[in-house]
Amino acid sequence: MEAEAAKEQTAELSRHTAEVISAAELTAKLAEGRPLRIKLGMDPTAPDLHLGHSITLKKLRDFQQRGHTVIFLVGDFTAMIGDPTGRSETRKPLSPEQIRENAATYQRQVALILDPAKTEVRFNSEWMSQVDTRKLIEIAAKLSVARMLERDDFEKRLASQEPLFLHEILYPLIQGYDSVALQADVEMGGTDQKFNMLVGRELQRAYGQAAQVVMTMPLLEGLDGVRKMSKSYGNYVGLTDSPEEMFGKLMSISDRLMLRYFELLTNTDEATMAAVKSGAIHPMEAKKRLAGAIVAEYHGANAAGRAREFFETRFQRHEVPADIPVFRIADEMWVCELMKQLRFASSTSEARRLLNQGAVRVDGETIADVNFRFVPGAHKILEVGRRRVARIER
RNA sequence: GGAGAGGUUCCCGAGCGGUCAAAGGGAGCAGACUGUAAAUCUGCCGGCGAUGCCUUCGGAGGUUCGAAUCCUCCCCUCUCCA
Repeated sequence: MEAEAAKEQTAELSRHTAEVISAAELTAKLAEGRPLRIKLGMDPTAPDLHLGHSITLKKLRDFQQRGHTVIFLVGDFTAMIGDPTGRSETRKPLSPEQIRENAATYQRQVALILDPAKTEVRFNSEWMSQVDTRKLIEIAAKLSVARMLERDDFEKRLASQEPLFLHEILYPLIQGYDSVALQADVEMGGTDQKFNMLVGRELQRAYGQAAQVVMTMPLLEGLDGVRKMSKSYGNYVGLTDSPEEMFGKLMSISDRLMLRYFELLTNTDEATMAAVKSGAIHPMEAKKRLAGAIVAEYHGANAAGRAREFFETRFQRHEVPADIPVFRIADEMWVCELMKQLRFASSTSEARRLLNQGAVRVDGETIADVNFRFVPGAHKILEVGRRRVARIER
């Protein structure tokens, strides 16, 4: 490839990234004209991909469309050992079955964005389970302790007298060695992965390979607008969420966050962005467009239209749409029990609380009686809070 | 190996013999307001068909009418010394 073209591609591929280390190296690799090996690592712990992942996945798709190979690396070996972050002591190692299951789910969901034909799926147990102590020490000898402790969260934990375990220090090493084993040309990850990916560069050099280019992608804030989007924080929009769910979740974000989502998740043109920013488009309308655009991406334009319709009916006109989940019960049932079965309440106590707070409506009527019995046929619609609705039939 | 500090409910963090299902804050949920926005106000926030019962304060024993609080042993984390 010509130098000019390579340069241009570098610019295109760098769009919407947080950082590229380094652009010049990427240009050089592109100029070689061969399919590059782009690595993305994932822990097979929480199998639901969400919009936060989509930013990275779409970037990978850009590479695929230019003929490069995406290597989707499942960190099954690391997951078997257990806790990678040190945050939760309780996280138990996953069983091989769980890992296989999660990996399969990942592959299925990744296919929503990536071309499966150009995606190589690998597991790091493939080489890591071969690494014996001697080999591990050999790898560990490539990096100094001081260098390892430079990682900001390690630094912070030491400073705040929180525990830091030896195996945690080993994690960047293993992740870096994965790049060596895969001979990765580029590694992509969230900005929180920067350190680990840089370790990959150092190890590759130590093993006589060309250092991978590191591309960090911006971390998407979750629905709360504060913490990064993550399944464990419950602040995520899953790629497999239903159109209504997606739309509804996106409508609940703050105006501030909306701008960020527009930027990171859509290809909205400059003029529209300006109109959104200035308020020329009413924030609510803007948010509906955002939600619609995202839903359309995963479910198609028709579904997006229906989701918008559903939202407007349900939440703005406070009507009960025809198209709501139907639940069947054979006989009359205590509301608390029914709420539990519908997962509208996590426990009887929770259900009682909701009743007491006036959050429960049957056919539009607020129910305060904790002993209320739901009679299918005579009663039809159960609503709990603003978001939970179901039609109950016999 | 030695000396000290500490482990409390989702998180932070008070409590240090009864009035403790455990202050306060955060998160979360619900109600009001609204654009399912922000801000604000109010309430809830272990479980159980419940004006009572059961399980929680690192673990196991013990003292006591009664323990998150006292004693013993154990486990774990942090700091300093080696």
